[in-house]
Amino acid sequence: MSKGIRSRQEDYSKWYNDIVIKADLAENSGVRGSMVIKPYGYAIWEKMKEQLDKMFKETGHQNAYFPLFIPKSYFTKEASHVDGFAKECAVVTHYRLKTNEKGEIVVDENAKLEEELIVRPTSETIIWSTYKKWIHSYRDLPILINQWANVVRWEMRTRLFLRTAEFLWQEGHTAHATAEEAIAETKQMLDIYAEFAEKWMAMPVIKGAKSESERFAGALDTLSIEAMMQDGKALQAGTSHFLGQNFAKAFDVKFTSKEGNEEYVWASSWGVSTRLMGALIMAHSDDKGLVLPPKLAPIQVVIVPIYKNEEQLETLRIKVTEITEQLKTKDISFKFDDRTTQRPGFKFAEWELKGVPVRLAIGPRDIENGTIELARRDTSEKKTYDIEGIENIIKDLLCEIQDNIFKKALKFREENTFKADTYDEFKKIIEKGGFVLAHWDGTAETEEKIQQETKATIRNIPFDSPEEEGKCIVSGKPSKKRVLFAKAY
RNA sequence: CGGGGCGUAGCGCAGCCCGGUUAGCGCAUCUGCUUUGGGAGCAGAGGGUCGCAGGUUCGAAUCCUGCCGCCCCGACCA
Repeated sequence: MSKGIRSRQEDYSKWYNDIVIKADLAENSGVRGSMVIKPYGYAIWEKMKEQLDKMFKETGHQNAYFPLFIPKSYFTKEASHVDGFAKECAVVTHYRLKTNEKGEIVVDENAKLEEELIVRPTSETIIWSTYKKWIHSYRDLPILINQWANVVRWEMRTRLFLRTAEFLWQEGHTAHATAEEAIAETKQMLDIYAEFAEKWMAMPVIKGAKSESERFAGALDTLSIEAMMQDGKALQAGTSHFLGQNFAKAFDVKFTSKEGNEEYVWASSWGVSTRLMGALIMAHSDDKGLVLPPKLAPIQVVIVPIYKNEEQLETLRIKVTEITEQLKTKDISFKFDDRTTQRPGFKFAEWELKGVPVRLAIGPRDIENGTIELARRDTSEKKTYDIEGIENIIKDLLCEIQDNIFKKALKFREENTFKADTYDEFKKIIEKGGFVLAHWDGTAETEEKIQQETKATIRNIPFDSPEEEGKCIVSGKPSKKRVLFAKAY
């Protein structure tokens, strides 16, 4: 067991917290429920951002930026949207401070805003109020815009990365001439999220549609990707919504079609957030610390020199430079940890804690033999190789690690996914932890009852769930498809 | 919003019940020497409005009152 990290078995949520803190990803700030994302954590987020941004642009989207503040009147235009968010909004009511008689700085009551401003919990309303000005004809469509931003949701209970009052995310908001096109966009973006989760985060996900009661406030259909964490709970890793004409109607956004008819615009919105950081941590990490997939690791290879004196360190420096030159040619990111203030054992432990996929250790012994010791983070395996050609070995190994941690996560999910045909069976599995595929009668009442009694919710109705005749585990009414249940974050 | 807990050095805590030397301990920090192939050892040093405001008392980290903040459990969570 690593110093300072509690084990997963001992206390899963403390283990998670310890990793976030000790791996230097983020920490709590002086602001309730809001975190400071530290450089190493932010570097991982930047990697995610970079790749997602690329994928968005490859599918024709452009970035733009809309205001942080939303006038209350905009916010209240779409009824179900308000219902969904009203209870967790930060509201700006004044625009000035003053010094009172006691010399304290207080809000100036005379500086009350005519109309309160909502700090965006999501941007549909401000964006659709803008789209009204941009869209007049079918020639103006589609609009394919993404925004990288921060949003605020005043959550009751917060957890680093998983649920914070302020978080970073991207939100795509698209406008289309037809329902079919908007639906296709909604699906396309879910596919992009799934591809990102599986190929980059090495985290298998289940694509599906949310039940009606779990839909986004204002959406006709909400699609999600759901991932299994190591405690068997589900984490919603991304959502893509088909908004129909709800926002177009609320903001009166119409266009003239080719045929000359005036029609409301069709919409989609989709987003992933810094919550993905939480998912990444909980999907792969172990009791020694973080385990990062090579494709998202800010540092893919760390090199630790082992030496007795300055002279030896100098010799190592020269050799290491030769190696790093080779790594550069293969586009491998690295760090030469030549700190003289820490000893090798400390460095080994620290880089394991930080999840660096590959570690090289080189000392006088290796210089003599022309070798280097290589350790991989995912399996803890150590092997000595010839320095000559090490860059090729590492290049291949990084791919292998990426692949291995995905397979490991997939295997874990498969081993913890079950079918239940009776409610008793269902309860037992949920109690233990894991995903359950079960028949459901499609009613909100049954869903509610299951949640009340077991704390499990319908995560989604998986797209790849085969059609089969069955009976709802609670009501016994007929059902055509199994849906995915789990306790969730 | 209900239930519980906590606030003492950068971090983690003891001391409080039962008021009384100069408020301790571990980690971290700094200095020196020895070390360096899996989280170093020894010696020394620095660091405190005891959450805030009142009160009781000869005397308050300790007792009383009020306030503030944070954490955990529950309810809530597109």
